[in-house]
Amino acid sequence: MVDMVKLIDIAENLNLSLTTVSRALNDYSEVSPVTKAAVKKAAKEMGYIPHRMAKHLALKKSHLINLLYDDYSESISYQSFTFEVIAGVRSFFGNTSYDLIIVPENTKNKNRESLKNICYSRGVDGLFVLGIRTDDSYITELKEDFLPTVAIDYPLSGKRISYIESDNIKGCKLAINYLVSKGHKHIAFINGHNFAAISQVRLDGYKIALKENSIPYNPGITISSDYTKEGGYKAANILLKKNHHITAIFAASDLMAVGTIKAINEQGLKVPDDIAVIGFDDVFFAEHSQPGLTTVRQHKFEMGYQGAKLLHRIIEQPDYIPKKKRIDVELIIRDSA
Amino acid sequence: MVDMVKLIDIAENLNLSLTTVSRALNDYSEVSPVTKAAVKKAAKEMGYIPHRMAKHLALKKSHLINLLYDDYSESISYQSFTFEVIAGVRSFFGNTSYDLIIVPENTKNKNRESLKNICYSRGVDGLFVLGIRTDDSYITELKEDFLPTVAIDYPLSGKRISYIESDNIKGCKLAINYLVSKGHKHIAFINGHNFAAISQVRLDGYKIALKENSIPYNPGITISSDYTKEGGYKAANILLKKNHHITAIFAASDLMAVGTIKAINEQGLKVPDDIAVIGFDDVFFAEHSQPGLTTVRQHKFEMGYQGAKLLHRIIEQPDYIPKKKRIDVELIIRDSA
DNA sequence: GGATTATTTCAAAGCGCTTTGGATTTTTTT
DNA sequence: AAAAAAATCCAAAGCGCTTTGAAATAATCC
Repeated sequence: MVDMVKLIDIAENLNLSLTTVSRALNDYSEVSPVTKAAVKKAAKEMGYIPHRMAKHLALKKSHLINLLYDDYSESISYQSFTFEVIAGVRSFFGNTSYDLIIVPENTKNKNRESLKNICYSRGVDGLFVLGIRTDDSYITELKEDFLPTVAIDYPLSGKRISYIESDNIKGCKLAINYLVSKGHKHIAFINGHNFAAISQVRLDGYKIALKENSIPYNPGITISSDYTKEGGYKAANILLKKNHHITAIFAASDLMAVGTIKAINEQGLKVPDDIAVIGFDDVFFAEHSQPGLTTVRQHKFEMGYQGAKLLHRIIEQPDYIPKKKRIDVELIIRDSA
Repeated sequence: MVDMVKLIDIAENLNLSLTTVSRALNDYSEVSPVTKAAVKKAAKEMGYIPHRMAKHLALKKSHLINLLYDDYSESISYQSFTFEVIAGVRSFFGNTSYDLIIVPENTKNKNRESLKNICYSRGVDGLFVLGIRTDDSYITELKEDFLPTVAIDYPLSGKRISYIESDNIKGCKLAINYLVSKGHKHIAFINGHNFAAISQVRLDGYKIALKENSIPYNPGITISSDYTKEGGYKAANILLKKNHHITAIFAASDLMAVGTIKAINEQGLKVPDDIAVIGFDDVFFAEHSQPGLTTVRQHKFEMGYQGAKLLHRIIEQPDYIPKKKRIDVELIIRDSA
């Protein structure tokens, strides 16, 4: 790294003290407007670039957000979701002085460092958690409320921790109501695995929606699987074999919906004519799948943006009592239902 | 942040000097094995967590890699690519002591901070550049070779800068050769916009491949557009109107290929029977599009991994002369050609 | 056994910044 | 014009770590 100009340099240059220079640049009232201007001018001319780390050491504030997410390759489906949420996070923090830091640990690494260690040693000011599983060992630490934290899709509440979720219940209602309006009565549900906090919520949503439509809940046509295409494929095959007069399938993710459609087609049946399918997420390819996937859209960017906003507030206002934030969803009607 | 135990605490606790404690923990030979053990034991018991920032201030080394990428929402296609490359980067650095830092600046922000400022003020040790456009104002700075840098898909060479690229030429050859082997002679090319460095390379690859098959290059059936689905759609429509006896279209991205297929279908033509289509990238949905997209697969994760490895080497071995690295591609044969 | 060398420890300075507590100068008050 | 208040400025300490240069102790040599 090149030899950079520092505060002391511009102090000597101007025959001022280090203190004054620092204060001038930080717009303290104790320094007169004239010297303030002089300092700023000199700083610019000399190409002064403040050294964040030094600043943070002194202030005990890093302006760093630990962005915790996993990119385990199995569930590629999640990529698009994750990426868009992160885009939202970036977008919000782009207007602040915070940076994001990614500590490349792997969830699957059994003897990874503790979350607290990771955060403390880096002095991060906040933690943004994305797509954490209910069986992740970090969960215990998260619940300790040890650092301002916002999670996506994982319920977390405390003095300085909170979370963002889509309005999953509404999403389920939208899907089921739509199917019912099309005359469907036997609506199966393919849920994701039990290690995602949202799985339970979506199951609840499914039940509630059925109830509101006076359709009895039939556990026999609800099935849990992976959030992947293969998961949907397998689950759909099981459902189709059982053959409970199913005329529609609601899948808890678009990927599963795609797998479901594949299974249906292989049975010589047609979507949506024989069996209607609705997904969840509205990931990018939902539009491009054949037939176009009718699905519940989550506003991923918005989730990230609002999550970041919430986290920022928790950090900057120590007395702020955080509440969870729910992001609206909408039904995107295409051709699969 | 909680009051953390620091070196001086464990020094006092053990009646040792700060120096010795520091050296013990860093395994210096100057400290005897017994005290070393004692110090380490005490450190563990007292819950000592080293303060990275302080360390970095002292060492003038941050162990931070600036991860520079853009998530401009227009080109969602790029998301999958970007995400997977980043996964590769993460994976490599997961085995080192480096973290990744994202400075949430936006390319489109006209008066954003200079790249040098951003990097210097954060004291990052290296820069990983992803998907930068040829008209980006940062390009000038990058070429100055001011920091260890590795870019993806943008040619950069110097004492401490280099880049990673897919073997685009080979990719084009694979695609064209395959089409020729299927009897195609009139193969159109839909290229991406001119602000991506790879666009030129892929055009070259297309020409070379044609030549090798003794097919004259016809500029009339080569067309540039956006890397998006709409870009492909528009370009394909133009091509189809001209009607140059085209029997195959090679698109420089999967997204464009999808748009191309849409345009073809709208003309009442069938893929691959009337017109064959080959894409580039093998993004996630290529498999799910209808018909399944035959495409040139880029090993995105590997690009990230190798890029990270290269960058790491440039950083740690100051005398190392970096060379670009080319990552192999392969043709994924599905149903569209 | 005294001189030499190796081993182990430490006090202090430094990384680049902020902040405390005073000192100095200028302005206001009576 | 002297006293009080306000405005500017500064030296020094501190953030938590590493490293230099020297001192104290232990081990080796002839």
